[in-house]
Amino acid sequence: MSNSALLIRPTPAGRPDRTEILQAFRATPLLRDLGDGVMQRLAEIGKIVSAGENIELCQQGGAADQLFIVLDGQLAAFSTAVNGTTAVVEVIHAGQTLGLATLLARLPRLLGVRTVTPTRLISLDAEGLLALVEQEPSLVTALLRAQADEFRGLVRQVCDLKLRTTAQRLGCYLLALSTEQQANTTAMRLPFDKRLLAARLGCRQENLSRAFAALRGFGVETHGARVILHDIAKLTAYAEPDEAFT
Amino acid sequence: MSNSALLIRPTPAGRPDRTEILQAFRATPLLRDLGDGVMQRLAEIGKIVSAGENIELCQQGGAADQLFIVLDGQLAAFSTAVNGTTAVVEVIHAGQTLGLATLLARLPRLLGVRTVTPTRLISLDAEGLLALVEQEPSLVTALLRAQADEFRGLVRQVCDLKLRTTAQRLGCYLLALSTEQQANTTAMRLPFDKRLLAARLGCRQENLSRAFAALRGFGVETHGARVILHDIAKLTAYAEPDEAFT
DNA sequence: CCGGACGCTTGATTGTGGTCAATTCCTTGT
DNA sequence: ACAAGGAATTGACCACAATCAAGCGTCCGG
Repeated sequence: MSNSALLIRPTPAGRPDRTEILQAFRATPLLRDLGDGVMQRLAEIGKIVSAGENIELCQQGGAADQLFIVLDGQLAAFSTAVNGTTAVVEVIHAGQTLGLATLLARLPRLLGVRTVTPTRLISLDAEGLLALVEQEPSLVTALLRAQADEFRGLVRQVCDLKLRTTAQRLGCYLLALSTEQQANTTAMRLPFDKRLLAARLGCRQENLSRAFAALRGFGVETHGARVILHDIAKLTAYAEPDEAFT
Repeated sequence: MSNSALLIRPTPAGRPDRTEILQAFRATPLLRDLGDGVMQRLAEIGKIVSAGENIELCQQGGAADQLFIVLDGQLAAFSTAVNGTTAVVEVIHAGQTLGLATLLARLPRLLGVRTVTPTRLISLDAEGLLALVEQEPSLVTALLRAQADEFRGLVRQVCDLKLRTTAQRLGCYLLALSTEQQANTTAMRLPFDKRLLAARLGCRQENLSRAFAALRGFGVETHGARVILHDIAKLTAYAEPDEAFT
């Protein structure tokens, strides 16, 4: 199950990655627009962390003592029920944050987080961040925005689960993917494993397979992770995505 | 379908409810701890609004030009798919906010909102609020907390939908209800309609009925809206709520 | 007191997704 | 190139929930 299990290792030299952090901040949409002063102070409470694949970064029920910002790689946020089955709530990509709500609520984590691919992230100390928040309105605006976006993502997901079948959810997912990659490309590549995709969509691997089969009738062609949408209109009519799915 | 369709009516006199608003702020957990200065300025951008039952306050796809804080009554936040079926994402009670994420993201609303019972709310002007946020760190902290709590509620719901059956979801709901009313009372009253409860739990009325029937075997007794939990331990073992479901 | 409306329950049937098992396909290492 | 292991697909079967259709109970107005 777990392969190359490199433990979490902060970048070797404790000090000299300050400039690397600042550079990473500038490349992160969430923080891009902050002033130099805030950035500087943020960098002081941050460190860069890397992890191999399939490493558990956060534990369900644990305390949130840090905020992560993903630089590259992918992570899965999941919940494990007492009977052992697990559900993936979100797949987290570069540029997104991780643990913001838990940190702000100062409550135990609802979700565990595991790396899917090798990953680099910025880890910001919770105490330091909360202190900064008190003083820097611009930082707060950024966090509120990030929170709001994540929130809306979850609202969509709840609607999806309550209103659509698995095949429709998959259709919506593919449509969203096609618009977010290059403007309305019809050929694209699944960003991760089908097993993980199934978990994210809320079904089993086998049913995802059947869903793909069902979508073939609506112009969806698949070769492994390569997917081509031949008839966006027909797929849209079937999957019934929200009108404005931006 | 729609009965006593009183339109939204702001309280008659435009000015004199300033003190009523301040009083309401003090009674709202979210705002209770704010300083007098912020309160005063908040009151200036707020007005009190009442609506009868079954009135649509917000429209799906509409702009979020105000933040609501519920004083009393209940509302349902719902999404309607193009085929006409609707899902209730949240039932909103006194003390909760409404539209925060949408307002912060400055995007169209994902959810419509309709009153379930007659309702009184504070409406805060979006522009004014965003301006205040820039200046008042303490206000921002309050909003971040509110956002974080709502967020966690949705995370729970997603896990619920992906990991549990309808009967288990109902069991978790009843358990949560029993702890939040008076400390571990076993007798309680459903706060709303079974039809609405079904929508909130993500099933049809008929299946909610069957779920209640199934829970009878785990010590759940029902007479209309009155519910008694005779064996919390057994119910907990069946429904498998998250260990810390606070 | 009766009739009707509405909320809730129950039954029968169908469809969607889960489970288990077998097979094919693809990747990877020797 | 070949074998081995894992991922993806397919089929058979079962469980849960949606749907359609009565049936029951209560509350209200006549």
